Parts: sequence; structure tokens; C-alpha cells
Amino acid sequence: MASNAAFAEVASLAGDPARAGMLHALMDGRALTATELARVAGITPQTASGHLTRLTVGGLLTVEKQGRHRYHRLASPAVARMLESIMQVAADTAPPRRKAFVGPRDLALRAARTCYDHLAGHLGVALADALVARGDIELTADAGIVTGSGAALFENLGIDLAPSGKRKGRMLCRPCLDWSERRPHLAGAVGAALCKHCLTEGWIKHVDGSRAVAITAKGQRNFREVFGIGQA
Amino acid sequence: MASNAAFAEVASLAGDPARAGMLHALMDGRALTATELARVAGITPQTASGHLTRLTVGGLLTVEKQGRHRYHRLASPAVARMLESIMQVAADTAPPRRKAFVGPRDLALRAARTCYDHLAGHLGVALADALVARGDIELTADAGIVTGSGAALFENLGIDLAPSGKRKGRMLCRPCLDWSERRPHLAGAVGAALCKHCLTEGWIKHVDGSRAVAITAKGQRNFREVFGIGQA
DNA sequence: CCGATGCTTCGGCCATCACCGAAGCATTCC
DNA sequence: GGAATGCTTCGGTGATGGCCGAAGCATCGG
Repeated sequence: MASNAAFAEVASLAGDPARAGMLHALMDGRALTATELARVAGITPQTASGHLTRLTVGGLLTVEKQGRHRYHRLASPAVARMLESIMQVAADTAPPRRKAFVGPRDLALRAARTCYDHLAGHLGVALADALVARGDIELTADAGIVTGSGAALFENLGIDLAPSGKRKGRMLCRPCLDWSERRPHLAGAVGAALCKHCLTEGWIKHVDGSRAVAITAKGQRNFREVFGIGQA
Repeated sequence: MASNAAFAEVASLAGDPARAGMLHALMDGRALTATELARVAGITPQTASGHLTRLTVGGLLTVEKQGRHRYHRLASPAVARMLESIMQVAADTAPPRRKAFVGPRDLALRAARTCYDHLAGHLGVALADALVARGDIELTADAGIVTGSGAALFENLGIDLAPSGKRKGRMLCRPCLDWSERRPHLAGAVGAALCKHCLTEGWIKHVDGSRAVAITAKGQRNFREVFGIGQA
């Protein structure tokens, strides 16, 4: 079967440590330059260039040329989901739990970070837990659903869950097992909409060149008042 | 970050053509012996042995020793989902559509096959379509739900959707993009239960050592009467 | 017991590929 | 125009790892 070769090609593209680091850095959905990606992968720009062309022709990345910079981003949500699923297997496989935390940067990542287009980390899991506890969503390992009260909540917040317009039935969402918390957080269209809302409302903001996000004072207040999340 | 190495390790395990072939063959959820896997991968048993130990210590496979045979199977549903997601990216990436079909074996796979624990191929997609059209389930790209009428249908068929018992809310399911049809079919707990039911009722049966399944006369009749699927 | 079967380990060959230094294009700024 | 920046291509080196032949353990059958 020819599809087998394509499968191996895609998997091996993700299977190199340097490329894995780049893909990991791109998991927050933003576009980065070749030099930035070289730095996070710990290699020289020449080597990174080779990796990036391979990833691009392999269909994992898309490139956007802008002046003398070339911005790279994940080619599709499907790629992000693939990376998620690999991370999950890797997390199950490698439980060599180290000293609880390795540094402030890692600590920030565990507290709150983006996972492609939605929120993960302690904050992401706490939000999912709160929504489940309030009966606004229901989650299993495979899928999730927004209940009537959840739809009302999101509408109140001004979050539009039906960008396509042709939504007739119930809103569906998707769970995404958290790398650091080992518990599901909210992904899919609903997770993306919620994350976007938190960013535009200024409840959270991106931290430097990391996937971590910082919770603002306004965010602290809203997460507590709206979702009943005390400490983040 | 140390998790990065684990990620690359897992991905590179799936990234070798021979190992990819083995994993692909194991995607139907059954356990195969080392020799069988060597044959499908087109390599000698010694080489396969090395690959299998690597896959096992890497956490992708589990081994069950039985006499002088050693049965290998996917370590977890998470691994199956990972393989699915890689296949999906590979399918998006490699559209070098060949001559519509390459042979009868491939044709059988496209008609009906298992995908870990649920049904895929033309049959799987047709079932999903029929259930959606009848209003028994709702599906998006990310998630799915069983409606009230769907729950009644499954109960009528004698399919128990709540093996855990502690199900209080609605049954949730999961879409899985089909490799050959490029359209979603039914996965998750519901897909698995439906597939199991079809097998135990004798509607379909496994074909030799392939992932393909054959639709029996009884299956033809039931698929038409129950789901309104004419030709399979 | 002894041979056959299933699987593994060992040793050596070979191809692939990641890596960097150096040099070459393109773009922007002065 | 000339220098600096971002990125790429080229060439050569080194290491990883896939592959098989041969041999070594287990298990099943007679």
C-alpha cells in the first residue's frame, strides 16, 4: 500500500528531536521565523533551514514570506491534533517524573499555556472542570457537548459558538488530554472560541516567545467571578 | 524540556517504513505474531524482532506470550488515535491519487474494514451518514453526540452504550476521518459498540489476515432494513 | 529424547541523514 | 551604492540505525 510510505514519511518528519522542538514551539498556533525556530531547537540556521523545507514539502508546515522574514506555522488543525496525540502517547510512555518542576519557565507553562488554538495547563484544566461542574458542558475521553446552560453562558459572555452559521444542532466540543495535568481540557471549536475570548478581553496574554500565557488581574477577577476559579 | 525527547522518540518509532507497516496491520485491534508482522512489513523475522522490542519498550505495543508464540497488539486506544491522526495528515499531504484502485485487496479495504475498534471504509462512512440522516447522531469535525432517537435505536438493537454504568448524561461519540473516503465515520465508544455488535450478530466477518471485513448476506439485509443502506 | 517451529541475540555491512562551515541570494536600511 | 540581516544551498564529516546471515534459547510435537 502506497499510503504506508506517506504515513512513515509524516511520522519520521516529527521524529527528529530538532524538528520535534520546532513543531512543539509552533503548537501555540503562531507563526515563527526560521531563526527563532533554530534557536528553540538549539541548532544553527543552516540546519534549521533544511528541516523547515522538509517539513514544508512534507505538508506539516506552511510558509508565509514577508519581507526578508519567512514565517512558518502549522499547516492545519489536523497537524496540531496529530502533534497532540503524539504528545499524549509520549506522556503515557515516559513517566520518568522529574523533580516536580525544572524551572520558572516550565512552571509558567504548567500554570497556563496555549495548545494550538485553545487553553491548556492548570488554567485550561480548571476551566474545563468548572464548566463540567456547573453543568455547562459534558465531557468523556472521546468527545464533549455544550449543554443549554452552557450555550447561554457563552452567549452572555459574547462568545459566538456558531461562526459557520449553519449550526442547527447542539454545539459539540472536543477534549484534549493535558500534558502536564494528565486531565482533559477544552479543545475544538468551543475551546478555540473561549481562548480567543480570553485573549481579546485581556484576561490572559502571551508571554515572550513561549507557549505560556500570563493571567492578568482582570482575568483573575473574571475567572473567579464567572467560573469560580479561585487560584490560578 | 525533557518531554520533547519522548515526543521525538515516539514519533520516530512510527516513522520507519517497516514499523509503520506493522502498526498499520495492528490497527484493527487484533494481536498478531512476530512472524505475521514480519511478513506484512516485508522483512525477515530477525529484523522484525528488533523493531518489535523497540516498539514495546517505547510503549506503543504490548506483548502477550502464549506458548511459543508472542502476540503483539497496540498498547492503548491512545496509540490507535495517534496512528489515526498521523494517517489523516498523511492523507491530506499525499494526494498522488493513483489509478482509483490498485487491486482487489485494496478494493476490499475501501469497501469495509476495521479501524482499531470501529468500522471504516465505504460501509463505515455509509453507516455514519445514515445515522446522521436519521437524526440518531450529530457529528462535527471534532466531536459527536447520540440523540434520544439514537439511544432508542441502539437499545432496540441490544447495543449497550453504557458499559461503565455511571453514564448519567448523553452518550458521546467521536468522528474519525476516513482514509479512503475522506469523510468522517463513527469512532469512540459508540463506534466500537456498533462494530462489536455487527461482528457478534454475524453481519460482517474478518477477512483472512487483513483489516478488511466482508459483509454477510445477513448483514446486507440488516444494513438495508435497519439503516437503509442499499449497496455496500 | 530429537527435530521442528517461533523468536531472539550477535556481528558486520551499508545507506541515510543530521550537523556545521563556508559561500551565495534576497531584502532592508543607511 | 554598500553594509547588514535573514535565509538558503553546497560540500564534507560523523553517527545513527535498518538490514540480513548465522547462531542461540525456548516451546511444542512425536
